[in-house]
Amino acid sequence: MIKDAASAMAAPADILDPSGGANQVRVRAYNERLVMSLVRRHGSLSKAEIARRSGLSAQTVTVIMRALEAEGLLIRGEPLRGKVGQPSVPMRLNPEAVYSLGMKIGRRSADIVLMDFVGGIRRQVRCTFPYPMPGPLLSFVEEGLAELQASMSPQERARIAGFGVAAPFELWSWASEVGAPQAEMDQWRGVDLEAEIARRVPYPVTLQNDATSACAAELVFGRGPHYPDFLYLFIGSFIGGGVVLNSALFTGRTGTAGAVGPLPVQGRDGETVQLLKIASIYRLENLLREAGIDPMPLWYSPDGWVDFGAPLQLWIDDVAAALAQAVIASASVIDFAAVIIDGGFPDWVRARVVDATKAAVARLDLQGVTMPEIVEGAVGSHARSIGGASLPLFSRYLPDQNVLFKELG
Amino acid sequence: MIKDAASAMAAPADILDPSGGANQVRVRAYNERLVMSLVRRHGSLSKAEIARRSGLSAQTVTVIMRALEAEGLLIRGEPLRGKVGQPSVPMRLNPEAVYSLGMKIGRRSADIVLMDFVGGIRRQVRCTFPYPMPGPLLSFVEEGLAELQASMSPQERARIAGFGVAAPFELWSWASEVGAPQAEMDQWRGVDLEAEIARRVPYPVTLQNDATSACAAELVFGRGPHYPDFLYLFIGSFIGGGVVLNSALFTGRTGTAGAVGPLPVQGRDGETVQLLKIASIYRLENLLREAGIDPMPLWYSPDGWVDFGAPLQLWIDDVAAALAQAVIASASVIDFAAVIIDGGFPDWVRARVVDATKAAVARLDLQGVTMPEIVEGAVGSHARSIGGASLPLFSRYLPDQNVLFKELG
DNA sequence: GATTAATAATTCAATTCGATTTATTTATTG
DNA sequence: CAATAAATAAATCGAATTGAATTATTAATC
Repeated sequence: MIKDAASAMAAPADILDPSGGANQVRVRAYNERLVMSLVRRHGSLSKAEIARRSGLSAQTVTVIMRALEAEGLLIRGEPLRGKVGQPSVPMRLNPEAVYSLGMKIGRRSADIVLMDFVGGIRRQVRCTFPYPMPGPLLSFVEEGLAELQASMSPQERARIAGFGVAAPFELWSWASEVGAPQAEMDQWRGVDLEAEIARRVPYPVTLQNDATSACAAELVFGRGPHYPDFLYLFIGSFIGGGVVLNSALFTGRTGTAGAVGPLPVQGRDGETVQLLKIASIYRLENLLREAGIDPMPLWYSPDGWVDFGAPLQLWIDDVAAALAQAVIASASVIDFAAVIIDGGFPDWVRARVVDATKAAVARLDLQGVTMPEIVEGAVGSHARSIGGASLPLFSRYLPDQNVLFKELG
Repeated sequence: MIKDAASAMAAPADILDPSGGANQVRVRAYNERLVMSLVRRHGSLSKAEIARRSGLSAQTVTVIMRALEAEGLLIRGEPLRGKVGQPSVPMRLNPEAVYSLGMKIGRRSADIVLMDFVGGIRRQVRCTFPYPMPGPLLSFVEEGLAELQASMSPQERARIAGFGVAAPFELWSWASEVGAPQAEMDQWRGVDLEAEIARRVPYPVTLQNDATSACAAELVFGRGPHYPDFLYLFIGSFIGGGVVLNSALFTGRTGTAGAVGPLPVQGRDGETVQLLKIASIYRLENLLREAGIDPMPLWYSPDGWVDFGAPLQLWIDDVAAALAQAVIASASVIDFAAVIIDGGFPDWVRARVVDATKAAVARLDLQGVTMPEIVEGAVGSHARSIGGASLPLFSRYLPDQNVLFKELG
């Protein structure tokens, strides 16, 4: 005996057990979600097609889809004729089957949206503020929710799956950058936002980081289906992001996976700074102000942007150089198939940021790096509120491998 | 209707479907692996304990464990008395139930080890060379395997689960660093190493990156059970690594997850270089040579190292400064619970590298970073060959959530 | 010290439930 | 009409669960 690897085995006390066992009930729940996600991704699919794509037997798929149709989640389309054999019946999601509410809390505004089962935004309410405060925000939850509910029939209201909230980490930080009095922002410290909202909303409430939520939206409704894994970056007031692995959202142990803000990068002058100092709309605001340009159009709406000229180009170049370093760093840890970039700006800005980032990456040392594809997000500046609204879908309808395992503890 | 997220939905053609459906047979296979991994992690556990930890019913656990005992994989220990109720029967892995073979291919030597079911290294053969070449290496596979087999009874040989190979990516690269003629190294380009070994070995052959394999060893036999996720770094001839997420090895789409070698870091003079230029034993070799010290003891055996004084300290400081940057960068992408550092050096060097890395991290800007714990690996310099031998265990006995899903395509 | 209650581990038997297998029907092309 | 493909009904299979019973032990009480 030369060496015993088992002798390194630790004391039982602090060992962390993996997730729990599986059983049939959970298999069924998982397979139902899988079937729905296949229909969702392809728009519409026949039972036979689902059987082929899932590897499940045709009979199993028949039983599952019949149940989903009976629940009203799936609806049958016109039988497709013109091929050998019995005509196939394409099945698609019933857009009216499930509604969900999504809220985005930003540093200048908050939105609540009503989304249908296929990602259509049916209604939206918004409020703006110089900086977010707990009291007014919770009032907005009550009033906004009431307004959205008023537009729905009782039958429709009964089909609301939940209320998802997309908010930045530590809202009270960055007070100075937001231009808010620190004393006011400190009011946030005592607030359990999820609990306070849950007290005011008669649906299941889910709170998630805003950029992670946007990533979720991109996964379901955007470019997600094209890549098995990707890093998602959303440039808002500050930069944030999310991680998708094996076609599923990976939030990480503390929920901060993809929160690339603190990533160290080298700035224009070679100094090392955190990514969020460069890739943020606040920085653009400051650049505009220095150039004597009114920055307020930045905040009204992404569609209110105009081409601000040189300061905008400077900002894009700096952002791209920083993002390029973030791309390389993340690709050295996880071999992402793609990095998807989006933000609270118009599509034409996004296109320029992505192009500049591609160019900046090409200037770096790529030897040995498994380079991800760098692509624009397809969801756009509303990704955070759409992502918020998709959170209830994740917990109830979208495939999550944890559905298979028992929750422990 | 304000905006339709679903309109971003792509054409069906290039959509990537998630993994397939699940069924009972797979549930059983998964639960069996889960039970075994619980026993493995805790050394020995009673059926009731397993039921509690897995969330499975006592009866289910009874059935599964009875079957595993009948297969000879589990053996019952002495009933534990002294507590209220029927004495519990601790069950543990039968070390002789399964053997596996592991091979490590390095740039100066290759090892083949015979490992038992609990990670004990029963036997080891080694060959050394100035640089690795396909012909001699494959001869070593044949001769080494024959030697190891000769030490086993036919019954034991029948219980060999497989042959796992841990080899660096692109063995033919870095010829100049290895001090090998480029023409000779180019011989590797045409070689399908896995296939060539499979032709010479009568067991299932698995090929995996060497650092990823070492990570696997750390996951099963080292500090892995203490952390739900971690980044693993192994400093050998060059640096490599692996990623563990949700207590499972994550190799990534291309198998290069955790391959941090190309990560850009700032060196001593502020210049940006790839991590592998700094964190490598080759660099230490060069430093020793410059200082007029014979570097050959580096390569004979990790136990052959002596304290080389100033050049070693310089190397450790540089490595630590670079690793610290890699730690921050990776923590900004995934909120790892830990970064585990090991390498092809003695334990006392590992301790100094880890301590220096902790100190270097503390000198960086940590605002907003979810800092992982930085810890020493518990497996040590043999991690790669032990990891190689653990590869067959992963494919046959260790829990892998993919066991639940149908393979598609 | 003997008796009884409580507790815990284990297992048997019956039940449930979902996926698979097998066979059949339906619809269409060539 | 033969071949093909989709859809599904009925029967079967396999694994987990449920509920009850068994066994072995400690703790409390007489």
